[in-house]
Amino acid sequence: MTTLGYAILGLLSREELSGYDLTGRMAGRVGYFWSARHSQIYPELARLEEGGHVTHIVVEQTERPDKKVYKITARGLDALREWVIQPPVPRPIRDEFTLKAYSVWLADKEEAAQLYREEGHRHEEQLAHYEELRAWMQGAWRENLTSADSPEFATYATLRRGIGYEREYAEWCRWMADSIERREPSGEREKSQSGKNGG
Amino acid sequence: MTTLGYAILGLLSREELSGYDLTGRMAGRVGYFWSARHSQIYPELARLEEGGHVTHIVVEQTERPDKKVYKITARGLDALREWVIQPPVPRPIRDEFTLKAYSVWLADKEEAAQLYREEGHRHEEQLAHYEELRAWMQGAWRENLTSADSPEFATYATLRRGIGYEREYAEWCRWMADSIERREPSGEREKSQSGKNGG
DNA sequence: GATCTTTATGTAAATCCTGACATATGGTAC
DNA sequence: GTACCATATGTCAGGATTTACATAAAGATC
Repeated sequence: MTTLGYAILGLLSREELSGYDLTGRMAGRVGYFWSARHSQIYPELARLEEGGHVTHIVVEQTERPDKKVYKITARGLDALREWVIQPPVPRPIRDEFTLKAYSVWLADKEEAAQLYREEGHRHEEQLAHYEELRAWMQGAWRENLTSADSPEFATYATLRRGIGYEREYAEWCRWMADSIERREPSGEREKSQSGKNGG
Repeated sequence: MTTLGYAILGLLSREELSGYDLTGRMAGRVGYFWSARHSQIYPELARLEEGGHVTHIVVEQTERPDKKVYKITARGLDALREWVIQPPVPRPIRDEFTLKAYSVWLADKEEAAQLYREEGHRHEEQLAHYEELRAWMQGAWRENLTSADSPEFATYATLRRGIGYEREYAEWCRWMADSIERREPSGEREKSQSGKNGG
């Protein structure tokens, strides 16, 4: 079973969805840390069905094409539950932008500083979007957010990760731009950068 | 030209290396945010040479097999310089562990809490390793670290990113474990989590 | 003498993923 | 009526990446 398979099962464990619906979800929600195009999703659904992890029914629609609505099976839910608590297989992080930083010494300083300012802004925008979602979730799901066995908690958890990721990235971009421009790096939460775990 | 090609050029812009040397470097240094196996590196070197971005000479060795030492060309350096200041093509982040969090509500709480504690420890260990490197760099490269046109600065920059990434990840894992165990989340730098950019 | 490790360079099969191609329904805009 | 858009489901070619296969020199260990 592939990671994409589990990503799909993760969505189907919450609601019944068509391949088209799944394609939409894979560009949002889960999609913050996993994504796939429909060209990958449809074949994967066929494989999942072959393996008995999902089933589908055809739903006829007026005013739009018929669709196949997929449902997770008991077997699929078992597989998902098992996968969730397996320690991750170590996979390398791939980040082309950070890789570029490794060769930034070759670049024109003005152009480089601008590049990091712009990338920083992109991460700040993403962060702002996540923060809005967080505010909405805290309003709408107040009770559920503290119970770790609710899907709402799980959704909130991945969002938390997204927020931390984007904030850290934006901060680093600011530090890069400031350093390249030979300014005192801004923000100066540099205390937490000194010494392992702040010690 | 592929990202791997630029990763290799980034290393060759600093020193002449064999395919074997590059394989080692791709598991460290740059490798924190990009990596490749030798089976990918050797064919890529051939492609880079075909494109005139690198050249090689055969160095005969006693006591070990001969090797091909690669050198970046002016053309290769130009290509690298151009790539470095190009805004990144948006690529999705893939993180299987965070994806698991999306389905954590299905898991046994004790098992889940332990999973996040352990993963947190792994990131803390990586962080400690990075902090050691940082301390060493600050001692050995004191002068160079402030000049953005030195390779030392660029190395330090990617390390900074690694430190921020691991610290944030470790913190999130702690928060996850605490939340699953229904404790008051530890660390409580939660102030910075409230409101966009702390506002 | 056999096996293991490090250095050193390659190839091949399989999988993962993207981007393009392909088709069909029905509504809206021009 | 023509073009475009959202819905809906698929296939296919190619590139990126991993795992395994393959070879070879020389030293260390048993």
